[in-house]
Amino acid sequence: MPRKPEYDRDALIDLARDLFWKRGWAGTSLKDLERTLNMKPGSFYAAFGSKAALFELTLDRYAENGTRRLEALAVEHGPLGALQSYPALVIDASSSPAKACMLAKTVLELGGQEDQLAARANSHLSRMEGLFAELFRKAQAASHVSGRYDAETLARRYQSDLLGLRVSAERQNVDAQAIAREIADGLTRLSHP
Amino acid sequence: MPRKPEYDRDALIDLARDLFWKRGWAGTSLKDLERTLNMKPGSFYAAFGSKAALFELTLDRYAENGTRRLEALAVEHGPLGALQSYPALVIDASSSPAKACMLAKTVLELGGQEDQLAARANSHLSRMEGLFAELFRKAQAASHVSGRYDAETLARRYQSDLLGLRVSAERQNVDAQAIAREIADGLTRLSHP
DNA sequence: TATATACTTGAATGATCACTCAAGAAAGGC
DNA sequence: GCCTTTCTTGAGTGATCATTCAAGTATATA
Repeated sequence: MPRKPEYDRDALIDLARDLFWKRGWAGTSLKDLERTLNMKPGSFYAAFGSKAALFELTLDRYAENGTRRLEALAVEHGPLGALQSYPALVIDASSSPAKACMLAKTVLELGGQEDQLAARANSHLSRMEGLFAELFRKAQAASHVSGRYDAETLARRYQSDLLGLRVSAERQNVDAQAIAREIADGLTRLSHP
Repeated sequence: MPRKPEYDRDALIDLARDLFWKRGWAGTSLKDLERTLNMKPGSFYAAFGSKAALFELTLDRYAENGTRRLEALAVEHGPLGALQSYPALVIDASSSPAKACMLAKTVLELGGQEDQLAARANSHLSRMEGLFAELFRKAQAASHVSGRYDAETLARRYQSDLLGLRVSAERQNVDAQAIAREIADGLTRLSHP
């Protein structure tokens, strides 16, 4: 009996994520969203409720996408291979609106005022770190990484290195791919005592 | 003949820097600045010209302060010792309004739209990297770091690690001091072959 | 003490912010 | 064709944005 919406909700969330990713929370106005999503304010609020609610959706989608890509790498190259190829992949910005991590950008922008969006970004980062740790444990089980390291410690450092890489990739005149290679090389050296 | 201003310009710039550092460019309104600097709009614009002009001043002061602290460390602990103690120092946030680097935050917030404030932050980061390289060269001259490494390459990686550390320090539930220790330990391993 | 020279004040500017809502348009079931 | 239900439209909300400026106040020199 009713009328169907004209938009593809999933595609809209992707568009919004790319916009928020590039310009940040405060840097993205509702007018920007209206233009990019091709929606009038009324439709926007009927569909998403608020700017913050949509941002939350994009944060979740961003994180889910990241884990999905890493898990795909693990299937293809094994746990250590995935951890080694992920850095280069993540700053290869063809098709990606920014090189820095959207979760990190959110924490930096909103973390100071204890915003709940920052808290959510933070928890996504922690889940990511957990996935890194799991891959390190699997690499240890396969004897590709020495057992004398603590997987959580390795994951914490790997996450930090990745965040640094992705900030560096946002700078001008920095060869971020070279840094990505160094991070991958560093993991190779974990194989033996 | 004239009347003297009631404010201490230097102190005001410090206050503004701390506010911008914590909340970022868009997150800091003129009302915030008026409150923190205890100035009415007229005085503010007479003194600084615009929000952007003041931000530029705070960016310069932030960068100058960073190089000064690192150079002081070098005098006290030598080039390698300075590079090793800098990471822990920089995330020891007692007295500092945020742990992440203000220059990095600015690049992340404004880098996408080719803002000139982001460009200035970027060039400050490059100057910092140059100082890191100089310290690595001195450490090599003193045989504390092996000569088979390229100082610029070491500096680029060090800068990236530092940026990652400082983003990590902004997160919840992350032992950033542990990461700082790992970075310092990593430098020790550069001494031989 | 008079005057020139700042500096300080705060109301007002137009623009933009996120958001609301009443009215109209489209699609199903009868 | 009619009615119900949902979606779309876009003008309008009050708040806040950075900025301006005319009027008032204080100081130093003459």
